Amino acid sequence: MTRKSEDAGRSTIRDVATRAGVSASTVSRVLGGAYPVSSATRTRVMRAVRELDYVADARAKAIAGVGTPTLAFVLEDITGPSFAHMAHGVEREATRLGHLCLVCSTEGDARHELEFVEMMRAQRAAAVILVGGTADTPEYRDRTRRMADSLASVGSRLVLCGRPPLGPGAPVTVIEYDNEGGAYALVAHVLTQGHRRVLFLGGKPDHTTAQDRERGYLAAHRARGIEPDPALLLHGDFTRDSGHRLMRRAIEAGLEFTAVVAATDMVAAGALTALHEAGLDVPGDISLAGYDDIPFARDLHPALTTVHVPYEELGRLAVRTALGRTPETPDEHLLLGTHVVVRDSVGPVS
Amino acid sequence: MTRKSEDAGRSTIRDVATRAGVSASTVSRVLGGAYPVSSATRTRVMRAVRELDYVADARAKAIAGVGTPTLAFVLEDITGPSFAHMAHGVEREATRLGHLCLVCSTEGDARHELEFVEMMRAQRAAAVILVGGTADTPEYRDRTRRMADSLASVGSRLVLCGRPPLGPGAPVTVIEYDNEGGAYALVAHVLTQGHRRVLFLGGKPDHTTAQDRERGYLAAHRARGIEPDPALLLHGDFTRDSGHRLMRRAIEAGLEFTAVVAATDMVAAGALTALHEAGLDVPGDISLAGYDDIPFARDLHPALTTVHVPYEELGRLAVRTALGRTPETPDEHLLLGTHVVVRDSVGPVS
DNA sequence: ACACCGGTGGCAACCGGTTCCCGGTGTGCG
DNA sequence: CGCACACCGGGAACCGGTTGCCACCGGTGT
Repeated sequence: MTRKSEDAGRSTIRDVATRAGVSASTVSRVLGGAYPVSSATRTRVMRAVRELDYVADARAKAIAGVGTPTLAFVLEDITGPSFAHMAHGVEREATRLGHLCLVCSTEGDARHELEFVEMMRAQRAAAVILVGGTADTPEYRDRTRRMADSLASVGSRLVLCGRPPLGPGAPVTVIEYDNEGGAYALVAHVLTQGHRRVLFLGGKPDHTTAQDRERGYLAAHRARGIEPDPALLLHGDFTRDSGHRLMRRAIEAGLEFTAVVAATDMVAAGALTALHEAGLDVPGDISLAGYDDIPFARDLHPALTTVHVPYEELGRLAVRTALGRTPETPDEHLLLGTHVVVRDSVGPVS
Repeated sequence: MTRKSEDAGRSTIRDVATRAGVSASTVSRVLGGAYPVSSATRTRVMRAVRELDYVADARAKAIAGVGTPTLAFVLEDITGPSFAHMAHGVEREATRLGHLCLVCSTEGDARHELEFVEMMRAQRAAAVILVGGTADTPEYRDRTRRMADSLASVGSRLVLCGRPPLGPGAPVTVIEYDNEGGAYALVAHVLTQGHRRVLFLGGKPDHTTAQDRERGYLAAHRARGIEPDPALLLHGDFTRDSGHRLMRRAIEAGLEFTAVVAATDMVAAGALTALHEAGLDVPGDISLAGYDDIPFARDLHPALTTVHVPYEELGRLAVRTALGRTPETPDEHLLLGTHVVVRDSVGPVS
């Protein structure tokens, strides 16, 4: 009955100690490094460790105050390209800084969000990052404020990433990017091409990201003395299906417009397909612009004019500012810039 | 000097006990639920909990054996749409089953993968899921086998998701999807349209996913008695840029072909753009097909014919089989089917 | 030869929980 | 009125680590 290695693993530091003929403290010290241990002892301990294939239990270390810190991020759906890029930035920076990284999709449900934050509080996560816009209601501010406080009470930090800030005094770090400014620049570009009736394919009416972009749309019009026609403001959500549906309906309804600005590239993609299905040429008949500059934007035909958002950088910055702060650091509020990238999908009005 | 709530939080179960005038065990019991506690005591304890805004430390619970189990998944880059969908499936199913979910991007570096697995072993994760193809070398099998064993020794399970199985006897669960079969069906569809010279835009030459799809490509040819021209097999990686570059080069080199099959939709997207740039019509001049059926495939113009892979289901299944097993369960190896979805990008040969 | 000293390593307390085991009530019934 | 038995709650051990404190070791200086 030879059995390879000692039974099943799951060995504790005491097993190692016994096998090496020393005490648990000595093992801990050998493994910990910064303590004088005679080289003979060290060798014996290391051999026992190897033979048992021992790894210290990270949870036990954590509770003893010497663990790998952990960081959580919460988003609606990792499947959305811009979320994915933020997530990627967060994850990279977190592991670079030696943190573990937890994810949670809320599927847009605020209850899930709350539950998850509570779990993270129990985990004593160093920070939890909420990414993505939301409805900015008093209820939102209140709920989020409460999350921030409860996290702060266990020493974790709440970070809002691309999400509306709370009032002053909330223990929160917020990193945003300029939705209104980006939309303003984009729509200005479209108007410069001579378009006067530009359809806006928005997101959920109460979603801050959607609202901000819509605000930019309006501001760009007014800056040129054009009063936008409310009939040109359509609402849906941020999916390609929404863009497709909205666009088809607008065409069927005989709405008049020479250009379309979509709230996201996904929406634009759906809209483009609907345009094609209707036999319309882009940008010959209709110009089209998106928002987000997801990698695919350049593979649409025509390549999509859009506004670039530094999503990955956003994620990285979020963790860096969240972790690099001391209790005395003032709460931060960063706003990243965006810029429009001109491709082929918007042309002069015909 | 009134201070709101008791100082900073970070309260322990003993703080709660003191405040409620009971012992820590009692607090644990009322919080735990399944133990008879008088309602008076329960009320006092609950009040103390509320006043202190107490949440039990999850790490401490974990070490005591009653924690939220944790599950990890490791992928190359969350930014790739198919990875994102798998990740989504994994995450959803894991939280549905009450697990925490850790994420790690390896950026394709096997060292990172190893480090991460080691961390997860320390975390005593219930399972770690490795997703995505890789080079199937003896070194890979050996390394992976070792990871599997070392995870098994602390009671966690290794799951390979869309990644080549190890030899028999390794404590591993593997869930794959049929790359070869899918490619076979897809290429058969293309050949049925009369194409005889179909270019294959592959991935890394030693990457299993790429290889399997290539194998399907070859098999479909041979099944019709066509000996494929090796010059039509190009290699790159799975990015849109790779597809773009390869396609452009093939055109510039004057390679003859009437159809293109790309190893992924991303590659196809890049290729499509290159085709357009060269003034070629799809599918009028050249037919094009992809693989993966990412949501965007239908928004390319023409809508991309591709093969659908149930990525999200794959992820869900991976966690379900990984978690739903007892030590006696035999190691599983599941193979999910795929099917081609016909859209507009492949037509009859001109 | 003896005191002193620095290098080692063990004991025990602690991190924040859970749970076994036991003893003190209160109540019901004979 | 007394006894047995629920019911309820406290003490202490334990989960798997870390670390402060102290004793013991041998070597060196006088």
